[in-house]
Amino acid sequence: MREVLAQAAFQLFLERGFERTTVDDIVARAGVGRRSFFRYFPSKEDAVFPDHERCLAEMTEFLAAADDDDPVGAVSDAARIVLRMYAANPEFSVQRYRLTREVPGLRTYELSVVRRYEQTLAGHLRSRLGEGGDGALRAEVIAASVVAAHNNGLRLWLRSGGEGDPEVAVDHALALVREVWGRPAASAASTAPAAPAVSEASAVPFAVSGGGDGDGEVVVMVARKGTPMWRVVQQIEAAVGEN
Amino acid sequence: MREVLAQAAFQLFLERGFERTTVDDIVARAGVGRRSFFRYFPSKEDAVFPDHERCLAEMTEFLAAADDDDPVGAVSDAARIVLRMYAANPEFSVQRYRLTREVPGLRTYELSVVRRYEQTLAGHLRSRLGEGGDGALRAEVIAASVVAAHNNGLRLWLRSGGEGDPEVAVDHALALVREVWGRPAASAASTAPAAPAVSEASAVPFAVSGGGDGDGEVVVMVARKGTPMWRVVQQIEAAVGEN
DNA sequence: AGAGACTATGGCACTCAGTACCCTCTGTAA
DNA sequence: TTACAGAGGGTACTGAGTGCCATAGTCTCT
Repeated sequence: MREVLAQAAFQLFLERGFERTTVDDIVARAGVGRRSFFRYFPSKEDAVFPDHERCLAEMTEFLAAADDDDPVGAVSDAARIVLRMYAANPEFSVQRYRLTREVPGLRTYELSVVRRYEQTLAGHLRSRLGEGGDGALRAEVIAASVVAAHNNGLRLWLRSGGEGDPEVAVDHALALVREVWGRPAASAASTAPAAPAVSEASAVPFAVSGGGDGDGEVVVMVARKGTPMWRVVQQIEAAVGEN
Repeated sequence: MREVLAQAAFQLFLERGFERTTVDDIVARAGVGRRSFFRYFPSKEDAVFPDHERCLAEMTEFLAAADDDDPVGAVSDAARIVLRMYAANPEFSVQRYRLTREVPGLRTYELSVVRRYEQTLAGHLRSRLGEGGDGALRAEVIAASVVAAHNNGLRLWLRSGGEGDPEVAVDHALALVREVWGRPAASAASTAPAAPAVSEASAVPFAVSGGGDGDGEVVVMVARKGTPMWRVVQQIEAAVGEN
């Protein structure tokens, strides 16, 4: 039943477009009652991505069983699970890609799906990199990098019409990420310079209000380089500010 | 009018929750017609993020005027524009953050906004890194990293209740990204944290660094009267600041 | 001043997604 | 047979978003 609905929906979306297809159209073609549609798909958009829920579960399961000593490799492999789901049905994936490109609502929905993958990856990385210090930060940045790399390779393949093997492009993209992030299993101590520490010496900045005739439009601010920021702001506010 | 509607909407969202507030409730409180709401906000969700459109325009403008020889620095600075928009209204930002956390619809909407920022950054990087080879891939991964780092720092600040200066956390997060990606004018060799690239000029308010060779002593800042303070500070920092 | 144009706003009616509630049908157990 | 459970169907409702038109204020040109 779920399958019947998904297929009827997808056919109609390709024929008339997503927005000009109503749920009534879908259930009419599928020959079922309107209420049944919402029993199987919480929203119209869900019918376009009927397999992501299962894929997400698969990814979670994979990561739970993953080895501990190469978290970046693990999340890269986890991303490949998604890729393989797309590669399993090239023509469907390509058609869906084209559909999704054209319909803002579907793009947004897809974003929320991608976000869930990303959070799953980030959660795994966080647990392996440690919460403290920059662990959470690194986890999120690496997860975002992996997802971006994966999506770049995937889109390349989708735009090409689904010809050939998408794994090569994605492997290449993921290799770039791995090259950059290495294997940060133990090297969580590489610290960045502590504080930006804006400025040092000061010379008095001075501000000149532009036109003298009431509706001056321009403020010219002149200051030495290295002037403390608060000092600059103070001067600017005095000149620009009434608001 | 837009302001009135946004305020009425936000009040009601805080009082009754987003989903239990209808557009009719909003326009009733604002004392305007229902049709007017949709003239100013294409959807109910937009009323929660009334300033992102303008901020996105600022970012685009900033990047268009950005220097060419430090694209990673440029997109990092561009991300700080968003941060300053949040920092300009701490209590509003924190309340909105809490609201957004609780409402799936708003989370999804926010994702689509973040995605537009990310694509703006990626577009800039792509144009500077070159389309060919891995240019596009690098652009997207770096953009995703910058966004993730920015969001990590921002969320830290939001979760803390908006106390203190969010810039420190975000600067730290962005420093991590910069440390990893360096100045990818060339290959992927992991360079040391890049030198602090002083940016020069930009559009609406524009700052001009005095010296030709890096040790210029004077900065001239010109801005229209009424320019938002955070924008001014951002320009000054770009010209005067360390980091 | 007055005609015409343009803009901002309000009001009405409509489509359609999504939900609540209740119905029927069918198969199974007692 | 009744009792029950679970899958599906039907109806009516809420509420977001859109299209169309009417009205009021403003600006311009004559």
